[in-house]
Amino acid sequence: MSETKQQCNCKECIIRNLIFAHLKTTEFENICQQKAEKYYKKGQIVFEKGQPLDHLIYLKSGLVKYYHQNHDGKNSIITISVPYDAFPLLTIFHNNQVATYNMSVLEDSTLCFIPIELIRKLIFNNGEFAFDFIIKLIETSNKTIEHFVTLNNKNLRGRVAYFLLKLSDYVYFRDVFELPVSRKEIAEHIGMTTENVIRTLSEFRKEKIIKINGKEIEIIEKERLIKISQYG
Amino acid sequence: MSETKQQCNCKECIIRNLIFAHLKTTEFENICQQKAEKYYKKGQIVFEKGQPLDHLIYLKSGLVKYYHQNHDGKNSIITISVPYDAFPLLTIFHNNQVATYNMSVLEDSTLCFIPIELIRKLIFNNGEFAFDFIIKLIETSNKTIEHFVTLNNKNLRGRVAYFLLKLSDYVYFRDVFELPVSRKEIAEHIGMTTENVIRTLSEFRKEKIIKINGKEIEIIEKERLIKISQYG
DNA sequence: CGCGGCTTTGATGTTCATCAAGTAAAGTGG
DNA sequence: CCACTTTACTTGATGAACATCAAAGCCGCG
Repeated sequence: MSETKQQCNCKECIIRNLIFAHLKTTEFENICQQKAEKYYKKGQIVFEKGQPLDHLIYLKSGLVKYYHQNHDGKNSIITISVPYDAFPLLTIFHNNQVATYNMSVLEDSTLCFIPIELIRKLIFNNGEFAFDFIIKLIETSNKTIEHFVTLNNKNLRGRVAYFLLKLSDYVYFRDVFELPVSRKEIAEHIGMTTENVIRTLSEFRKEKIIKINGKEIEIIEKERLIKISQYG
Repeated sequence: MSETKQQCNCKECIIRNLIFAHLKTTEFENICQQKAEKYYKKGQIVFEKGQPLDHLIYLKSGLVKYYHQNHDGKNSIITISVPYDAFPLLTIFHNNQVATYNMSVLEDSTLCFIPIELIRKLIFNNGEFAFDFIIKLIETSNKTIEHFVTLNNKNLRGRVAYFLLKLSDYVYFRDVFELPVSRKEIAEHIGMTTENVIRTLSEFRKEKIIKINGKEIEIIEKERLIKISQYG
């Protein structure tokens, strides 16, 4: 399944700039010793609703999704999360440390597991850390909430355009990229059916706004895509 | 407009159990001296997008809404917030302390204003406070996110049923209550048009699931409403 | 090789937004 | 306090947007 390696190369790890910027050296080394790094293959589930969650699990490399599973089996993808994203902060200390949704891996990924007991102690003992933590929490919450508000005000074309732009601008930082998710998962993330995701992508292709080659997307007319995203 | 009174009757205030449970007496008195209590009339705007936000503003009595304003003038109500609700925590320390959405008052309300500088100091100096703060933040975020995920999976009847049940179970704690919002605002909160909110309410009335008398709603067949909410 | 899941397109039907028009209620100024 | 204006509410008719259903090709995997 997933390989565990205890290793302490955290000094260069970017996460340090994320929420661990203000740790004392001893505190940081402590985190580093107690953390576990695990490698997950595409498609693997990290945790599921109902499961105890006693680690802060953040993404070091790869891509993951957090999703709700509905009673009829349909999924809703809450967010697609890139390395060093703060979303994991929202998953801990919640609901008596039992997961309320699922997390799985979209691309082969390396995850870091930090016992939340350590995080709790840091919050109690290091005010600067606590403050950084709070700032990140507030920002990631507001970003997620805004995602939903934004979607609610868009038609199907607007939603697909918005999604493509998000991948281009915040995940891959280029106009040509491989879709990390299936058409079905796109649908689950932006609230439409798989068929209509496909149809809309085909429309964009016919209108020469994008090129499609299987999972590969090339954005040709970014301006038009932006307009579609804004209007819709 | 709004009347300001500096008063220090906080010792009995329920807010103490919310996030201020673990303050030392001196800390609490400090908060109490520096807070301002303001009275707002129904319809008044507390802050708007773009405005500096240097206070934690929580609701002592009444009812408020937080809402986004779209480019075409349409609103989206993010949440309707009851006294001592933790949602205000999400509004501070964010976006360089500039509001990213609006807040206004649905019923005559008393709001408490605490300088966020005080909150910041507490987070730095009192680990227990910081921890309580974080717990509340995480819970309120997840609750808000779940609201949107839930809505996405419901049809119009399901949404209206869900909204009525929420008012009944979490705001008024009874089956007869006055709607605190217009039909238009209901629409803005659960993502549909005003006409269809009215139509759906009328349907429920004809089906004898609820009684309607202007703003007054009586839930007659709660079981059916729950089923509609779950299915839809 | 064959099965199942993913993708694609077309045809069909339902749900919902929009438009229109009228009534009721609430605020406004003389 | 009353005429006036505006805003909220209501219902019906229409059309557009979208989901659903169906069928077929594609691809990866055991």
